[in-house]
Amino acid sequence: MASLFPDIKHQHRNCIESAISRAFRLAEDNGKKFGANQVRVLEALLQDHKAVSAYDIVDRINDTGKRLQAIQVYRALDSLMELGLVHRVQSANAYIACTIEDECRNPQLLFCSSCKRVAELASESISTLISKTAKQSHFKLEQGLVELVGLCPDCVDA
Amino acid sequence: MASLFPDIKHQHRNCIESAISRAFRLAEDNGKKFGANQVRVLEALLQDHKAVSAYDIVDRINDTGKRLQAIQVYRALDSLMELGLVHRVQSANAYIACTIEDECRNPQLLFCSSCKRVAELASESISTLISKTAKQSHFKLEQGLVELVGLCPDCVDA
DNA sequence: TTACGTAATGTAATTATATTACAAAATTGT
DNA sequence: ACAATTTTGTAATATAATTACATTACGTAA
Repeated sequence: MASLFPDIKHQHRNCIESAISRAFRLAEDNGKKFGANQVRVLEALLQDHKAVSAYDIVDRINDTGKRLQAIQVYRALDSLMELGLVHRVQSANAYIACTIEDECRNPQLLFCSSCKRVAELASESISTLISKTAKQSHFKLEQGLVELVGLCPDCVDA
Repeated sequence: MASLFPDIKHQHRNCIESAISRAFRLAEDNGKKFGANQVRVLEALLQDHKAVSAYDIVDRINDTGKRLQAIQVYRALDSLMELGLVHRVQSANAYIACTIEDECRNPQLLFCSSCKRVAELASESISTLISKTAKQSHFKLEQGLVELVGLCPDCVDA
């Protein structure tokens, strides 16, 4: 099985472009507005595949063009997360641009504690097991949070 | 299946006593010190089965007796987590006293977003599936974080 | 078109969560 | 008793997220 983590030398420009155009499509489909702030935040996240804190996003944005405040970034993150275009990495208080093509609401994240990169999984077997567990416990599941924290293949080898 | 969530009217004093005595035993077994601050933090957490923020712990402690600062509470939480006596609820930036009798390092948490209570699970099938997934991805797993966020049976009914 | 209601954006300030840095006291090994 | 190490105490700061309210943009009905 190929690594879920993006090749270090992949054509990253393509990621960015396809993610942005996908974002516009998705927002349109959902009748949501996709304003300048959302675009800037998403672009900032797409600069790499690492988990980025909200304030790092603020910094990235404020390095270029019109400055934004934290609250504006948080608002954009919220709407992007609603669309499933961004995920929160709970174990790092950070955020990541989604890399999965289709509707993505509750992925499993593999977070490398060394290089901070994040890979996404949408494992049927995991989400099924989670749902089943919730049902058994008479628990009304709203979100099934699954994060694997550890070392990605590149960092293990190194 | 009975609810994993503690009965609202259970004999809570018993929980506290058994958890504290278990804590002393465990610390002794591991050759770790179990000082006054650890005891006070654990007692503060044991006042109920809810997820409690670090600063709420600070407040609970400072309502009675010698005052502690945030950093002291965080230090105590760290050592308690090392012993497996306390777990962090990532999705709530909060902490919970462990309710499982034996060694407990990586439980699955059921967190009720309404009443803030937390139930613990130690599901073999989940942890096995997580490990398998990590292995398949050539990912060196350090921690498998699983949190089910939603409504507990009591809050669903209400 | 204008006037009105609603939603999105902007600005300032504050609250919540967690850590760094260093001093003082307690503990351990010799 | 003494030095080395660990734990605890105190102050300050860093990081993360939200509240409150003003302003602007946007749809829509008169």
